[in-house]
Amino acid sequence: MTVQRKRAATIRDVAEAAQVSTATVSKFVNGNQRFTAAVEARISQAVRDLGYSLNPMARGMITGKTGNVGIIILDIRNPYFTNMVKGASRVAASSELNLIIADAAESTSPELGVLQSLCRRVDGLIVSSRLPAPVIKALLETGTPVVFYGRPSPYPQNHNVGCDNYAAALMLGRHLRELGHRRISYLGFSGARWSVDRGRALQDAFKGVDASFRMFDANAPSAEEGERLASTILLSQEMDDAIVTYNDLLAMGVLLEAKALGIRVPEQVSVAGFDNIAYGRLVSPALTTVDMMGEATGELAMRKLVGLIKGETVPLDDDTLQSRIVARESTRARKPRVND
Amino acid sequence: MTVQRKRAATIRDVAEAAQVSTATVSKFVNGNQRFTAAVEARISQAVRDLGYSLNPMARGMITGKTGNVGIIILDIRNPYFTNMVKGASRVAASSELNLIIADAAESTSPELGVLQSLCRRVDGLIVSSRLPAPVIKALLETGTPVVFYGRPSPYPQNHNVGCDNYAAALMLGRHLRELGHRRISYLGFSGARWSVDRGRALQDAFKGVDASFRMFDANAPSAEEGERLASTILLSQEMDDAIVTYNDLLAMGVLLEAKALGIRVPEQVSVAGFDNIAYGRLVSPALTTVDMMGEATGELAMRKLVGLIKGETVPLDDDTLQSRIVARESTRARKPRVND
DNA sequence: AGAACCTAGTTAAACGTTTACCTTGTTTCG
DNA sequence: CGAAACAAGGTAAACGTTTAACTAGGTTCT
Repeated sequence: MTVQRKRAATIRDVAEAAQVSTATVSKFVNGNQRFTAAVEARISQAVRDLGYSLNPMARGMITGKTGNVGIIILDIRNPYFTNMVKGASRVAASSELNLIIADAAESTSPELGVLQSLCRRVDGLIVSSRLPAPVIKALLETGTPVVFYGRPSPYPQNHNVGCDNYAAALMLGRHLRELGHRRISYLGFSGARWSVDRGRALQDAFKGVDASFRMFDANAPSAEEGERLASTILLSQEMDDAIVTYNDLLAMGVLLEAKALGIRVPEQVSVAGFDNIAYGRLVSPALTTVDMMGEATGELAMRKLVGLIKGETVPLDDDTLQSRIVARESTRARKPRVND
Repeated sequence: MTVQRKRAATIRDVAEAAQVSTATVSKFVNGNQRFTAAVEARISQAVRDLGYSLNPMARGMITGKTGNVGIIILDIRNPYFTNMVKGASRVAASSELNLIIADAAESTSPELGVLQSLCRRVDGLIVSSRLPAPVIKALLETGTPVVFYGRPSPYPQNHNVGCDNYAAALMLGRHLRELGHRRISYLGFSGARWSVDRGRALQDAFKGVDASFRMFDANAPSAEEGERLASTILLSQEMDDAIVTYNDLLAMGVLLEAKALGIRVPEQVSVAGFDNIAYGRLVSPALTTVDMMGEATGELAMRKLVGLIKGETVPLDDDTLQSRIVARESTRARKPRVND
């Protein structure tokens, strides 16, 4: 037993009711021809009477377009991605494209088959650069328009949008340097390609001064994981001047655990993250971060994708957004210590 | 100039290469027949050689299925919905359905046209009950399987899943009552249908004791709006014992503004919300809330929808999830005051 | 006035599958 | 051993659009 959906009116039903050919109806609903008043009236009447709306699949067979775009994200619960999706969704809607969201977290690396099947259901794809190289290769070979997010990117010959991670981290590093910090821990997340860029830039920001670094690696970019690792970082040797994390979620976890341990932020240690998610402002101390322009990234990515789908020539080089440091309460100038 | 996508291999190409008919290939890829070893080998070889993957639109024309399901949410940035989507996404993926997300926030009430167009692109829909009644009516008339979320629901004859809002708020009300609170403010959000159920239950929880209530209404269920209204609530008369908000986001805004005003939570006033979003645990004081089971709701909703799509008989009455109070630091027993 | 061009509309093929209905050969069984 | 049942595979119609090519009548130009 299959579900019983009312048989919807087809273009033929409309054509018959309006006493014209299906071609005429087709042109009418696609709005690419002028009609005599009489014909126009008959068709639009028939459309209304029958509640006609065209079958996107039948159209798709001819035009080769699905009317859908896909976006592959790592975890829909991460507010950074949520912001991206928001931006992307807005421009997709304005282009009358539906947004298919594939949460890659389910299958850590989505099987090729699934991805290929997705490809056939969309006119274009926005993709995290985290996918394994062979998968990316197969994806590009399908000819599906793809925009990657995250810069710098390993796919320079393709479209990439986002803030420059190196530049962003450099900015944050300088901020901490100016505050007088010299002992820095970076809690990265090697599951994300951008993490190493951020770590490297952070170190580079301290070139010329005598600074020390420690690197840690999280298993997930989540607050829970930040909490779990915070005590290791906070208690493992003489205290850091500052802890920088791969993202705000990790930083918020660190903040929470620091509080549990009785370590005061920013008095004893500064903490900062990346992304500028909305919740960073609500915790205390309010989190210093770098705004990675999630929503604008999503918008730009989708705008480019729409361009590609329409076959416009989309330039490859206008796609780096400016990040912006958001200094709040969790970072502060280093106080001289007894052993200084 | 249109974008140039490689012409993908069709079932006919495969049939030719394998020297069988298209029907045979079709049966092969759909796995509903046995084959001789020779034929099977030839077909699977051809499929691999040509990189064949079937065209979902062509299939959809025949089967009437799109392979997509839609979910209409109010705002993808709200973590409650994000959790829902996560749950829904998981079961959709396991049923090999793609998830189309329509963020209704863009067009506050989505036009009927877009919705109808969406209907034709999906096999079923999960929908917020917030849509205007005529829209709902038109939606149901299309015959598209629909599952609503949020209970109690104005569509009892349809499928609805979620926690019982009345029961949940009753639970929270009793919690506050046991803590000795008697002067309560409720910051609702009339844009959401469930808000009134929560407000009513809250009052009912204090039946039999002498309690006073004030009601406020937010323009949006956001932290910013909570902040904006907090001072009005906090300073407008002698202080409340407790402030309950429509959701956690509003509560977190209230928390932030209270801090700015120098009002201490929970010492001077208790604050609680609904939803149990992940961030409530990270703010300080950690937020007391009621877990409305977003993820489980999403899972259940999608499970029901999948059942409906498959034509199974899905019972109407197994769809209320149990909510759960999460008492944290933002609520505390009322201290006697000087004028008591 | 005749040629050339529009304009409003029609015809029919094509898109890539699935599926009901055949066909043919093989097995089972009384 | 003959009939019935089954298994493996083929034939061709159908799904609901779009669109290239065409028609016929009207308008504009020279």
